[in-house]
This record gives sequence, C-alpha cells and structure tokens, in this order.
Amino acid sequence: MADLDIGEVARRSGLPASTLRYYEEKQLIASVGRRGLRRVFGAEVIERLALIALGRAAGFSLDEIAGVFTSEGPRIDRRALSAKAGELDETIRKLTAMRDGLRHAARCPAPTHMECPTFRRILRAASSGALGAPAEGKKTRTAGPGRA
Amino acid sequence: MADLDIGEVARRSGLPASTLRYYEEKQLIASVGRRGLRRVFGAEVIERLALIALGRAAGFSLDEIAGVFTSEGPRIDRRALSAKAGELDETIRKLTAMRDGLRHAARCPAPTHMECPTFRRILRAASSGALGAPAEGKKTRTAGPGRA
DNA sequence: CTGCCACTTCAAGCCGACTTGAGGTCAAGG
DNA sequence: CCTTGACCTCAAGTCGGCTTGAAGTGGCAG
Repeated sequence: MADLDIGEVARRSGLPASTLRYYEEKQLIASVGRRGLRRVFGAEVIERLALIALGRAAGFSLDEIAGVFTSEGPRIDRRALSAKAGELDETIRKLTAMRDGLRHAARCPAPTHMECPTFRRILRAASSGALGAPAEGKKTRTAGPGRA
Repeated sequence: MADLDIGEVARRSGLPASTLRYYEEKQLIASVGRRGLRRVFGAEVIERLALIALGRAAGFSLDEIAGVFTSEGPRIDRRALSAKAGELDETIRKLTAMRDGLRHAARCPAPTHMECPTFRRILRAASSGALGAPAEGKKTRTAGPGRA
C-alpha cells in the first residue's frame, strides 16, 4: 500500500495531477518508478508535498524549495527560515500600516479624501514606494477540493 | 508649468514612461492632449499616480483601481476600502502565524523538523490550505534598467 | 536648416506557477 | 477479446503587469 498512483496522490494531497507532474518535472518530487507508463509514488511523497505547501505559504518560490531538498532528506536551513521570518515581519508591518490607513479612509469624514491629512500621508508613503508592491493579490485558487 | 511631458511625469512619479503609457492605455490616467505626437499631461496626473500606487500597495488590481476613477474625480468607495482592510487583516493573520512557525522551526532543537510537534502542526496547516498561498513574492522592482 | 534624441506606435516577450488540449498508451474489468 | 478511462507526453495557453525592440516622427537647440 506504499505505492500510490498519481490519482491517489492527487486525492490525498488535494493537488491536481497536472501539478504533481509539474512538480516532478521541477524536481520537487520524484516517483519511485513506473508501472507501465504510469508513475508510482512512494507514500513519503505526501509529506514532501506538505513541506512544499508550507514553503509556498511562507513565500518561498518553487526553485527555492527545490534547493531545500538538495541532497538527501529535507535539509532545512535555519538561517533561511529566520531570513524569511524577517521578510514576513517587514511585509506584515507594511500591510498593517496599509490596513490602518484603509480603515481610516473608510470612515474619514473629510468630504474628499484629498482633504484628509491621514490619507495624504499614506498617499505620500505609497508614491514614495515605501509600501512596496502588492503583498497580497492571492486568488486562493486551487481552492483545494478541500480535503481540509 | 502645468504641462508635463511624459519624461517629466516619469521623473516626478518614479515610474518608467512605458508604465505611464500602459496606464493610459488601461484608462488609469489620461493626457490632456498632445504637442505634436507627444503626450502632454496635466499636473494632477501626479496625484493620480500616487493614488494608483496606493491602491496597488493595498492589493487592488489595476482593473479595480480603474473602477475607482469611473466617472469624475476619484470617487472612493468606502465599503471597498473596508473590505480590503478585512482582507488585509486575514492576510496579516496568516503571515503572522507563518512567521511564528518559521521562527520556531529556526530555533527548534529537534534533530529533524519532522520530530517537532510544532513543525508538524504548521505542516498540517499548510497542506490543508489553511495558510493560503504566497502572500509576499514582491520583487521590489527598481530592478528595471535602473532609471531610478 | 539640420541633426539629435526624446518621444511615438505596435507587437511581442517575460516571469511564475500552473492549466489545457490534442493525440497516444495500456492495465484491468466485463 | 475488447472497451474503457485513467494515465501518459509535449506544446501551447493563461494571467497580471509591465518591459523591450524595431521602426518612425517631430520639437527645438545650434
């Protein structure tokens, strides 16, 4: 029962088979062999996919994640984690400022936002680039057929 | 002096001319006319670009931002702002959880992360999709042929 | 008047992470 | 034995937000 075909892995991971093939192509996962044409995966691929999902959620690109699996067993670089945590902190800071600004703008009584000092302040921050680029944008796609 | 050519707008806004043309094409900004072939912008375009930058930083797509400018003068929809603020809250929540998880993983003493209960908990959260997708990813562009 | 060069247009390219479609293979159930 | 349909491959498409390149134009300093 340690052998899973791609459909089974798809079911268990919540990822479409096309994504699994794509991940294999990108060396993020590997099949243990083939049965005829068909890929056969070992059960451990499930945990690996979870790790990949984690990395993605943390903001690592697929290439960065692939690097984590370099040699044998996921060798997770603690410094990379700290660095990423730091980046997240920065992002959180910006998003928080943004959110507060939006909240203010939403209930600000000034007839037009341009007359509101707070709004103008955020505006300046935005145009100076201090607020970085879109940090969200997510479409919560893949809306995992919730195997939640 | 209210008339700016595209190069001047680029200088003042920090955006490349190509982006300004693109924004005009997408109806996010408009020139007040032409001098020969060349676009002539009114000074108010600068404030509008700031507004656009703000919207982008808040996570609105260009199309959404274009909607804000529908009729006359930026008519900002307070409900949209609140909604966006709510989205940001959710994003911040996830990122914060993620950051804490990363921090823990970075200093967790378990020989391999798989033996750490905290790590496994985050892992489950990630694979269940509860952590949404990459919320960061920005490239702090400036990366351009630096005309900064 | 001339040359320069900032401007113009339009089409195509790029990045990341996948998805989609056409056309093919093959293991197992009826 | 034959059908079925889950799997396969490879190429191309998608989405957002721009950038890049080729080819052309024309305002203005000298």
